[in-house]
Amino acid sequence: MDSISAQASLDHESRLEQDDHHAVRLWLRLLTCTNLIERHLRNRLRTQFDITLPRFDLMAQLAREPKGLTMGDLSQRMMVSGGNVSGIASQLEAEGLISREPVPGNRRAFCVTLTRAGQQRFSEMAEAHEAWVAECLGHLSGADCEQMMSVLKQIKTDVAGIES
Amino acid sequence: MDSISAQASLDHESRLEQDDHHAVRLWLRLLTCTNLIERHLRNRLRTQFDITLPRFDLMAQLAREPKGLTMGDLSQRMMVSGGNVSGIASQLEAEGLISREPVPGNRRAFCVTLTRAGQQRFSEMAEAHEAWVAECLGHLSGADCEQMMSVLKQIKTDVAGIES
DNA sequence: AAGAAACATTTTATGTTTAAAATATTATCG
DNA sequence: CGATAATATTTTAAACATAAAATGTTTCTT
Repeated sequence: MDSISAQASLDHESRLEQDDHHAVRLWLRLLTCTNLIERHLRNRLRTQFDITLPRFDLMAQLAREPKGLTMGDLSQRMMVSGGNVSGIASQLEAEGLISREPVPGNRRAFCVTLTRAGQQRFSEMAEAHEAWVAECLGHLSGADCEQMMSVLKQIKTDVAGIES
Repeated sequence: MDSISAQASLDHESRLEQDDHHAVRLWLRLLTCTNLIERHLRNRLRTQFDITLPRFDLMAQLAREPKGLTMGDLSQRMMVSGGNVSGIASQLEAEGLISREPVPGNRRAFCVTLTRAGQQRFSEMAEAHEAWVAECLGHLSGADCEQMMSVLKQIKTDVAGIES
């Protein structure tokens, strides 16, 4: 390798390394930001409604589907393991916020829905939750918001395409 | 309230609600994205180096500070509870990757450093980690990357200013 | 119809994370 | 000096998360 192509190669490598560093810096900031907001919301849900984020999350999924969801649906939408959903649902059921009823045509599955008390409780929480999120992210301009949405969507498909 | 100002008020409210919805949508996408990447990195660290993300994180903090950090420093920089750091550090110490030594002038504190084996191990992992992150985020244009960095910085200060 | 495969869920074992209590050390103030 | 507050860490209890095993149900195949 002569000195010119050696130089070119070096430049190429150093630019790649630079890019990698930038990617790591962006990742760390992304992580910090998300954790900050997540912790904030978690704390507020705990202090003001005595509920955890996963439980709130499960109820939010049900609120969007008045007809109810199976445990498997919930697992998939919440992107957590089935055993996890099982435990969280047990607690919510014990508190009377959701109900688990057998599906007529399929004795394997359960249909999970919000009880009336659950709907009531959730709508209060959802309103507060939305305001808290707006406190965190509402100061962005519309353009920034759209830009973020589109970049994040791109990232999402990039990562999904990696297929670990 | 007459009909005109009632109308104005309604519009105002509905625009606010719209903004709140946008904020929530952005938040959910942010969360999904971060979780996706985090899970990806977690899996790779586990399968290829048999280490967890928190342990890697602790070692990364130490790698930046060759003079060592106290448990409290680590807790603060990693933004997790002290008890958490305590547990993670115990495991890493048992594996011989870090060492905990008493600080001469302060019998309360411990100075935690990477052992030689820890430094060696970490440098291998860091290289791989950087490449994995670049896989996830490296496809963004320089402009997108900078834009994201600046918006996230803004969000960080917004959230920090809320003081739950 | 019988056996095998796929599906839906729960249970179990293990590990992570947090908040809060407990322990021990250092600093401060009257 | 001695009580109190602040600091640094560990321990404990509860919630959460996953993977893997167990259970029961449905579907497919021959």
